[in-house]
Amino acid sequence: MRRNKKERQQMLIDTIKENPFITDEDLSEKFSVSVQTIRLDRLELSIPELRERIKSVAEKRFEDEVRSLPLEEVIGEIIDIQLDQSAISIFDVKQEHVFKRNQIARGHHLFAQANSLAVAVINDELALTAKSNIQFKRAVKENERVIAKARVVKIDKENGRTKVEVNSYVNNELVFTGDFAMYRSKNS
Amino acid sequence: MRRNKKERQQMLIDTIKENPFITDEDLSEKFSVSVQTIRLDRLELSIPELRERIKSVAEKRFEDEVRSLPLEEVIGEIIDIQLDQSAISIFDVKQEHVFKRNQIARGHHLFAQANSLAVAVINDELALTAKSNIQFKRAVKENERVIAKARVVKIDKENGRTKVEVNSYVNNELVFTGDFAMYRSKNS
DNA sequence: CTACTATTAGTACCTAGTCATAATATCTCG
DNA sequence: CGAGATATTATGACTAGGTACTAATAGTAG
Repeated sequence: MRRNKKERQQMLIDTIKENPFITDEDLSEKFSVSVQTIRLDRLELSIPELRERIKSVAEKRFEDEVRSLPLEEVIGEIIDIQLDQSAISIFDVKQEHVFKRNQIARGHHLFAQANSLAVAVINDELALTAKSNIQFKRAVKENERVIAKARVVKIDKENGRTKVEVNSYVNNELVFTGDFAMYRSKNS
Repeated sequence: MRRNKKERQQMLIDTIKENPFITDEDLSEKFSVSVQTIRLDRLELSIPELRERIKSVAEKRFEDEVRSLPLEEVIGEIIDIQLDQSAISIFDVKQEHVFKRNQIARGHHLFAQANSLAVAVINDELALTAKSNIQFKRAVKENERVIAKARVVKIDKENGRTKVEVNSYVNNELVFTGDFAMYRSKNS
């Protein structure tokens, strides 16, 4: 049952990683050593005490929830627009837009930029997205600036549909492309 | 500064809900009453002590089998998930999600819910959207609750693609449908 | 044997509480 | 106004799960 120090400490790390909710006393029983030894081990390994461990787990969860920020009204800044023709917007990818794990922008932000641009370019009180076909050409990273260009391809006055094509670029490289079938209820 | 009991207790509930990491002492200062009063209040309201609160937050996080990605990165609340099979999330459409003019939800929010659900259902460290084909079946209004159901249709291990189908409903009425081609980089 | 490491033991102290009891303060009703 | 109820505060004993420090003991290598 009893191993040498190194072995025990490695197991200690693993055990705590797997179950951070274990007390020193339980650990001491598990490894058949005294509580003091466990505490010395934790000290050497810089493993905080139970309560601090629990707290940090809780904090992580809490931060995560708090950070899920709502999407803004319009995503990206519109810098040029010709109603019913074309429009351009820029969107700077910041920390809150990316997956923490790999700093890649979440798809829905790129979609949101393109979609809001497609809505904006339509010269009407009320424009809604009916259908859309999109492709993410390459991953966009934190701190990159995405330039979306929308172009109205076809206006069908009969059924109130407008087709908009949006291409988004980072440094002239295509990162996103989408076709949007927009619906306009009132006449313009 | 000092309110009556009921008012204080209601504020206590809100304060703790917003920040479960607050101690009785801090609360007593905040409400200008003694620590004992706070403790009586907690007793009456059945609010557990700080450590227990922290612990339960931590446990919830730990129990979450949504290991594929932290909750933060999800729009809508995931209420059920079978990794690599199916998942369900709910999203309440609030004021900040709709066009002011007509109280209709902006498309990108529905897309975001569906897209993050598609990401979440994939049992992998890293899931990205490659392509997507979507349709908005009917407009969703403020205060409606959207239930998105994702289903993994096909996993192609060869090229790391996974096809996910998402249908979103309001009161059993289909409001959104989308096919997502997801890309997973690492092996599962 | 000595030096050194590893382990164990023991004490005082800490935080953020619980539980129980008692003393005030404040409000309300007749 | 005063009695009784309700609300608030104070006090003390006790708890878990520790930290920090000192000291003693066991085993082992040179």
